[in-house]
Amino acid sequence: MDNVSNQEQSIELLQQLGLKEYEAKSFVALARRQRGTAKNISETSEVPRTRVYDAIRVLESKGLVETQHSNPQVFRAVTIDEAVNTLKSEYVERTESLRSALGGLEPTDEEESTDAAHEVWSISGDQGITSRTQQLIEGATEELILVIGHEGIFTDQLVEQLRAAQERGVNVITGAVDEELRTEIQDSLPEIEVFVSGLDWLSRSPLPGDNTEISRLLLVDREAILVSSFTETRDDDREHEQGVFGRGFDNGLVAIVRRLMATGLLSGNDPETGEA
Amino acid sequence: MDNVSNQEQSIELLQQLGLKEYEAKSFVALARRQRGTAKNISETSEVPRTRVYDAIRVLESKGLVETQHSNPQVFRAVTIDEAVNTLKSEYVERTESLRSALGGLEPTDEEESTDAAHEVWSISGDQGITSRTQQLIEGATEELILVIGHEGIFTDQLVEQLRAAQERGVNVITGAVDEELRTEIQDSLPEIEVFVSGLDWLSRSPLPGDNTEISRLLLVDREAILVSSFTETRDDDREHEQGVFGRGFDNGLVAIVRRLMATGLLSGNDPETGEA
DNA sequence: AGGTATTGTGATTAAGTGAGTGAACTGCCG
DNA sequence: CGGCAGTTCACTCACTTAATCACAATACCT
Repeated sequence: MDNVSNQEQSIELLQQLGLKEYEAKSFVALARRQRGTAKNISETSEVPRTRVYDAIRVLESKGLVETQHSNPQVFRAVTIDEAVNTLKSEYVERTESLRSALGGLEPTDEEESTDAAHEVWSISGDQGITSRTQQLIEGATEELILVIGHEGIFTDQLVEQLRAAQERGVNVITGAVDEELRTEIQDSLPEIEVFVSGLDWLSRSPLPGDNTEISRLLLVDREAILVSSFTETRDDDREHEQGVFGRGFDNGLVAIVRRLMATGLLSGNDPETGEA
Repeated sequence: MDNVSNQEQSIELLQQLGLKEYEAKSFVALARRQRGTAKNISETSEVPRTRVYDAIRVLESKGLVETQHSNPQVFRAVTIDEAVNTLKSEYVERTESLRSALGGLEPTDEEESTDAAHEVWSISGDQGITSRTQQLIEGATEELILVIGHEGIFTDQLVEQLRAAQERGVNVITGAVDEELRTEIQDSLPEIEVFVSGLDWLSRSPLPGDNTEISRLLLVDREAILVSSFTETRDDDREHEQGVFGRGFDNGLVAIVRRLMATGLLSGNDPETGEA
């Protein structure tokens, strides 16, 4: 069972790393047995025997498989560590090439933009939101209020960033949607004030069909905010994190959140404005 | 000129990292200007305006772009470092997942193989060959003869491995195809014996149409060998390294190379068997 | 307010790639 | 020489992606 899932996951990961289906399946089949002929591979994977050869050739050129040109040909996979390191270094090299290529791009000469004071930007995907959160935390000088609505968000990295902010004199205040999460956070950050949000609608929406879940709420120096939530994508059932962030003291969104945060901080009673 | 190539290279690299053509082009266009509308992007890239939106959405979900939902929408790319790090960590994570997934595979229970004494395996691609070379060098216990036919092969990593072998008591002998390369190697490895191969046909083939170039020739403990060469692939004009390695004292290939190496070592006169 | 240009969404077609299948060729065996 | 396994090649089908178009929505101008 676990092995089955390991196998399938390996195949999926290999495909995400650029291999085709047949290539991935052939490699996994070969990795399981020390060596094998095309027939063997075709049996343990579900690759048509006649196409094993193509797949192996590609794998060989990527340094993942070696071939013995006997009759029948015998193939063998390199060790797992070798294979993984090969793939990894391939991609690391590509990203580094990309870094220098992008760095060498000439900017288009365009009139420089309007001031960024009243904008609201939307981002999506865990990656980008985490990155933007980090950037905002690092830019804080006075005050930093962060409400965590989902334990998956609360990473070691985040703990470090908050602690660093605290140490450079920023007034760090964190909140959680429920007591359980609050305790967990307080344990990790003993020197920082952690509260349970008084805003009831944060933890669960009062609207019936609404199954979004607030995951982060960040207010920096009372002039920049970030809000993100998990939404159930109906297509595939994976959750996807979406968010917005805005900047500027008089930015409408910022103003609202500032007010909201103050409400949640000052009292445990929830504002009547439960809906909308 | 250089900028043009940077741009094209960026696009190509982004595609190799899993982005589609439109996505890559849109990102590069956006990276060059701080911000832009769909129209702007469509102009500086060659992406049809109406398809920019799709591309941006994907980029956004990967954390590479942020969107301002005004009218017209304005997009902006995250910083280059942020983008590259995001992509990099995505792939590093995948490779690590792969490592554990592959590690958890159950081996198929198959009768264990015939002894590996007389086999010849072929490998291809710089990656795999370098890796196999390293493995062979690390496994040497008595003697190690290495002829380097191409300066690209002679890396710092290789120097380290040879030095390590030397220090654990292996008799390391290296050779080069010409005096220039010999000097370079000798400089890096003063404590190791470096000779110029007496085998003339190593550096250039006596056959007319043959533009392959020997790149490495390795003999380990007189019982394992590796030979590799660069071949001009006629399809695209990139060079591709191909090689074979074999094991077993009485393996035919090993025997031949052993003899050959001895010839090259003992004398500067080339054996009459220049061809074939 | 009406008309026009611009912006955004969706549908549709064309082209390319990869999965799946089978025929033909090779060499090996009796 | 015929049969058989191994290998290669050519082809079809399905799916993804590139490319174009039609139309709706919105802002802008007069």
